[in-house]
Amino acid sequence: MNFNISQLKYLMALGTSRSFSAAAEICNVSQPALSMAIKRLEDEFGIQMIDRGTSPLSYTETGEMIASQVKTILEEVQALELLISDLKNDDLSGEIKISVIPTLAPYLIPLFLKKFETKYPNITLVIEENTTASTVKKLKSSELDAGILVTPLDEKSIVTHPMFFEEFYVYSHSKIERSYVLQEELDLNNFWLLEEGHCMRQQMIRLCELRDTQKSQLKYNAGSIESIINLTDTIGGMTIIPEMATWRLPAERKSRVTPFVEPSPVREISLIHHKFTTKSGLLMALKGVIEEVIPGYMKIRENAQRIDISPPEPFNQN
Amino acid sequence: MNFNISQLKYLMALGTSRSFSAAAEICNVSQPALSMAIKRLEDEFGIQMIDRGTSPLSYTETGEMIASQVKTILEEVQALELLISDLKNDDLSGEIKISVIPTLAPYLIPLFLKKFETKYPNITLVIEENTTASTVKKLKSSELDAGILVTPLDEKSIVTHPMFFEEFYVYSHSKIERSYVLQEELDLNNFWLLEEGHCMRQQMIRLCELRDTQKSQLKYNAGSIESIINLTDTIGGMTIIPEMATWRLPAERKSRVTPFVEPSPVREISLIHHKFTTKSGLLMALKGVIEEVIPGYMKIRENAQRIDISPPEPFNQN
DNA sequence: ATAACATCATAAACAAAAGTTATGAACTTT
DNA sequence: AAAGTTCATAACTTTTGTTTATGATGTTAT
Repeated sequence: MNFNISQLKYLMALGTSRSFSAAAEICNVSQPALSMAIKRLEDEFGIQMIDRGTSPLSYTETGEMIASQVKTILEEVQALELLISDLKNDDLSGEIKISVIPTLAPYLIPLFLKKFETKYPNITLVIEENTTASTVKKLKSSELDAGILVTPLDEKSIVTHPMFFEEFYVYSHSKIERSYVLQEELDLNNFWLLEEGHCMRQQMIRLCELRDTQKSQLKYNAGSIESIINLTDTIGGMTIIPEMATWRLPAERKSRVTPFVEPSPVREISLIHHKFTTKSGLLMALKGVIEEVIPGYMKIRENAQRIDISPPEPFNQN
Repeated sequence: MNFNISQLKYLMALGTSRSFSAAAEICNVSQPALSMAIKRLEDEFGIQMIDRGTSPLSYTETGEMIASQVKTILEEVQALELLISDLKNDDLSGEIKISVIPTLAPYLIPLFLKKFETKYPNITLVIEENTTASTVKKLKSSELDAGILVTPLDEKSIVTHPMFFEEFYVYSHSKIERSYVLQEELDLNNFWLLEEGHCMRQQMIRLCELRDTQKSQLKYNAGSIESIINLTDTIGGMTIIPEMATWRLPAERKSRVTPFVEPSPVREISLIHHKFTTKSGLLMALKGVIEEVIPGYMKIRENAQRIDISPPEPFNQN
């Protein structure tokens, strides 16, 4: 396929002005230039998109479908241009409000905070904990500048920058004798889950290949990774914890952490922000620092099994 | 801004191969061609995106942010190419499963069904009623081919084709003497709402400038437009109904329908489908027929007040 | 250390593309 | 039927993009 962005812009202008000469004026080119560009586009696509028989002219039915997709392309192009003009404004000072999901915050934040403050003393960092749902909501309403959470998200107005992958491990009451655990081996009758609202709960369920409706099989619900570790210790059973939660465990507890067999399940952690943020420079600085403190092996996952999160029930509309 | 799609592709190839010569090979151009194209792009953007000092080379921090947005542009471009190859496959036969929201279905479907079956006898149309939430869900899981509902949606993998605007009217127990109603005049203590789950409920609340938390003020909840009309008739009070619901009312009931003052509140009705649908041709046919049966004045709303629906609480993740 | 190699940048020449002006055909308007 | 629009076509120019050839810089191997 061979076409360029100008041609797409011409096509849009044609849709709004409904006249070749008027569209040419809008685009600051001569009428024949636009005429020929559209013709080339139609030839290239092999589809007639403009109905020249009506007055004023109009898209054909197929043309309309194409125009619709072209529009979203140009919106993304515009977002790029905005991003660029924003990045060139390289004054690295100001305030950024970010949100981190609860199952990540206590382990990730101490890792980068000091380094960030040293490297960028003029950036004020305000951090809060939020679920994915309310992070997205607050990004859209500009209450927040960025979020650090599990992706992918499939939100049109949100931009995702993947940063690293975090492996899942099994944490059990009694030490597991083998050095790897199969997913089938999870003892679902003695299994600790996070409470509703945590995206990691979704991932846990996905991992167990359980349906949400069968949750009666699962024991209680905890509010944080620390809690499910404690519950497992005192009451028994097993649970799943993310890699970074294992790092600061004392040796005795660490001995009861077991990896999964390859390909190990991982979650993708990303920095996200609104497409029309005006703080790209600052966010880029933040992302840079986080990537500096994260060990390199967490950045590549070739044959890992990425656990996506699918919305259990989207929002409340009809 | 002046750049083209090839340049963007080169930038992506450079990111994956991390070498100018290898990237050139991938893109089937000579190494100098790619080198210069990237240089032009960097000049155009005024930003150095490639760090040529590392080995293998890498994006700069800013370059990475740009690459991320470039990637989504190219994904949209690819979606366009898919759409085109799909549209050229113009065999108008097969089955399409669509979903219509309950507050629209009983009025819209009878309008176009017969005409569609006559015009496209080889297309089997399967229609069901669903809320917005489950329509989107089913589109993503390919249980449905398309949906007809209120937009905008802000879903990345969903394509929206606006079809028409539908005005809202006030329906009241006793005849309103003036010919127009101000939004402030709505009697909120005697107001009928649809039950939770209907997107029109959101719009009604928006219209009343009420918060969801104040719903105790509002009387009961009904499951369909027919119900709220009946409730209003028998018990009293007032409610809001969409234009198409007024069309088939008997004269006596019609006399109790009053428009809002300009700019009148409207809802935008669109045909939506998954970005990677393989039935664009059939859906285009459907959209064409619907637009034929919808009166022209419903297709343009210059100075109307569009009532958007904002997700009360997105999905359940953290 | 230095020869051999690999990688990227630059330059000159060429090819393709996209634009401009000039003009004419088809269709509206009056 | 004359005047005015609107779009398409043609001839020509400008701009952009590509190739080949070559040189600079840095890396690897002996």
